Amino acid sequence: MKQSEVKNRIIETASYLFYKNGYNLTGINEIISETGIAKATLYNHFKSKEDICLAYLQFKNTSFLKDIETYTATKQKGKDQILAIFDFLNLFFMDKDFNGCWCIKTVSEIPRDNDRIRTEIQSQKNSFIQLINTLITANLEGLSKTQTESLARQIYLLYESAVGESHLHQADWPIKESKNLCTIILN
Amino acid sequence: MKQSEVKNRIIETASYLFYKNGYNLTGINEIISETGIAKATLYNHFKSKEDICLAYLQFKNTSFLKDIETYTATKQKGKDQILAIFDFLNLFFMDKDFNGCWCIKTVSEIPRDNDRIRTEIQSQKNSFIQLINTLITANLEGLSKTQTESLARQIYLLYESAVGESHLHQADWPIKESKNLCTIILN
DNA sequence: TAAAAAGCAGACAGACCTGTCTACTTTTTA
DNA sequence: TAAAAAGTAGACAGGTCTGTCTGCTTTTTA
Repeated sequence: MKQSEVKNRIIETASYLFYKNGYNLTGINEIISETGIAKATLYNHFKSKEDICLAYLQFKNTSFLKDIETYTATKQKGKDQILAIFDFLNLFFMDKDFNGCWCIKTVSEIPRDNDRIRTEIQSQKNSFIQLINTLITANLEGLSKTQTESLARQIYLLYESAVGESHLHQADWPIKESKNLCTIILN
Repeated sequence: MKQSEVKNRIIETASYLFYKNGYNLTGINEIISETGIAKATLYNHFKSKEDICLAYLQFKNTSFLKDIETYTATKQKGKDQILAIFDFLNLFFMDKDFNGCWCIKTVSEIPRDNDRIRTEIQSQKNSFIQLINTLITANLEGLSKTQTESLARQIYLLYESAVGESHLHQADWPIKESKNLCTIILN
């Protein structure tokens, strides 16, 4: 097996476990036994558990941005393409492995002063706001830069609560209500 | 010291530590040394750490519901009284001890199958939705029961993302944008 | 084909954790 | 005022955790 393949398998396994059971409740021993590698091998690829955490966050975010961009691109241009992010979320919600937002989960588990992880998470959220911004620019006309930015943030807020609350209540009404609200502000 | 006073001091200390540093990262030893009591005393009042967690959640929620009800009651009747929940949140946000939503934090830390804590948290959120529902009924006329319930859920979603995102970004724009959005749907 | 790199299993150090227990002292209550 | 209740300090059991290290084997590379 190529070296990079081992590393990828570690990231995939760790991501699955971190997301499912939480960062602090997932041990290094569980990661190695699930990946089927030796402990020394893991520490050959990652300096510490925190480094694996960062790789996990990046892995999740990269997949997410790619998938949501692909999904929205399949929709008709216009408001539908913006609203599609809630349909995307609905698919995500129905997945058996859905467990809410990995950023919120992780930020709740790390000490307050862990700037490395906190910075990564903030930057991921800013990328997502940027993605929404781009969606708006491509699909709505006649908005100023300031208006677009404000709208992007509002849609972002709706999306985030839809993720968190659908998970907490284990129901899809937060996604529906968020999408409804989004429809209103797009008019 | 009265027995109930000791119990209250345990709850207050544990709440402070759980909220600040997280549930899993706060040990029983830290709670007892901070409270200034013996370990046997703590276990005389609580069967387990999980029981302290439930008391913490209830303590936070009781204070929150009382405080937000008191705060909104000081505002003029009408839409302002509903929008006041975002002003209340802004005060909460500016507090040096602000650390986001205790429910989301806790739910992120416990195992998936802990129904005792999960149920408590869902019930707290439902109480809050009910509070918003009551606020709407008292301050807006001409809405059907269904319309009121839908509006309450939407305002709830806005409030929740305002809490979570102001904490994550360590900025107040999520509170401002959520309030703006709330103003729109109240018209 | 030989050296270097990467893998393996698992022991170990050192630190944490929760919850129990002992032995003793202070406070409350009847 | 005596019994009961509640407090004290802290040892201990039995488990967890991360990260290091040893000794050996397999794979890759030059």
